[in-house]
Amino acid sequence: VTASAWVDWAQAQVAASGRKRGGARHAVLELLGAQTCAVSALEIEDALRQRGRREVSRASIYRILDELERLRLLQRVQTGQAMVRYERVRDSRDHHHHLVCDRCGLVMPFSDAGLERAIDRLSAEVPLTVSGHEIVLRGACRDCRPAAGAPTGS
Amino acid sequence: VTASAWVDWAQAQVAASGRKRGGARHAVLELLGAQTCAVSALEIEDALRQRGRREVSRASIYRILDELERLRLLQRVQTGQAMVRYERVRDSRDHHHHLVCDRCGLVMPFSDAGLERAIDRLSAEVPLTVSGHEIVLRGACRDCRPAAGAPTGS
DNA sequence: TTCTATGCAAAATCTTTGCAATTAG
DNA sequence: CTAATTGCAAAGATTTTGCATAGAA
Repeated sequence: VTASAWVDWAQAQVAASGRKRGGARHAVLELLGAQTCAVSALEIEDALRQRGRREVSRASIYRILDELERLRLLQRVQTGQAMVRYERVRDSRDHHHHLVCDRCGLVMPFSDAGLERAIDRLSAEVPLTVSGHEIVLRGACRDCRPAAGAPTGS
Repeated sequence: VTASAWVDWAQAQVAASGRKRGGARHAVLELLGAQTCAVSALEIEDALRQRGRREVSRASIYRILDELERLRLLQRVQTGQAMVRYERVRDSRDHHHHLVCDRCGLVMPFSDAGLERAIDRLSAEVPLTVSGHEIVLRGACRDCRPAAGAPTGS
């Protein structure tokens, strides 16, 4: 429900910025609107391909993501996985960060009010006019956890 | 002082893992030990070249960084700048995170006990066996700040 | 000697750009 | 018609790998 609302809003923002409607962008927006967490350009390409839709060229995907980021419709998410992920900009109620499994690459969202408070307090103290923040907790997800036994105990 | 201690420790760890001593790795370790914050592979390459030392090949730098990360001597730092940065693993007293200027790319360290407490508390609650975390505050540094006037006030 | 470390160059990955053809307004 | 949009292919940037040589134990 929120997803399609976001897509509509995004379409409106794009139109308002003086752009025309295009099939590739539409497909990308639809896909992004349906995501629950951050995705990369290549994941988008794969997803669109699997949906059997008309092909959307990789270059277009990158251009569109860049454009949507500049329009503040998307935000970049660095998960430490050698490629950029994007997700739609959320309002403060949906603000969240990410858990990343180092083994399987799974990315999950999480949020915590206490953490945000600490960040806000801190933002006023650092020698930087803070415009945003990003937090990633890394570790082993439930499926990957059993793999204990790090060869450390010598 | 702490820097060279780290280099010694790292050399010992490398040796303990059954590796031989090599000039390239030694040069990279020395360089890393002297850094106050995270650096990228290409920055290391440049720095070594400028030091007039014998050339260290780019491939070796990547291999060495990867090896040192697996040995937990280095940790990856994602600053959202399209390349990976590394810095030496520090003890808890030196644990810190990063401020990144979106304009000039400056990276600065910062730390905050309250933030760490929030992270620790949280780590116990998420569906992930947390092994580490990363926090980046983005914004404009002092030199880049004057560029106010965001076109928001409509 | 034997196995590791390194350099060089080619390959792989992710991303960006140039250009011509297509399409929306 | 005019300008934005898209696809394709080539170019860029960063990182990885294959292989032969040099070096440590």
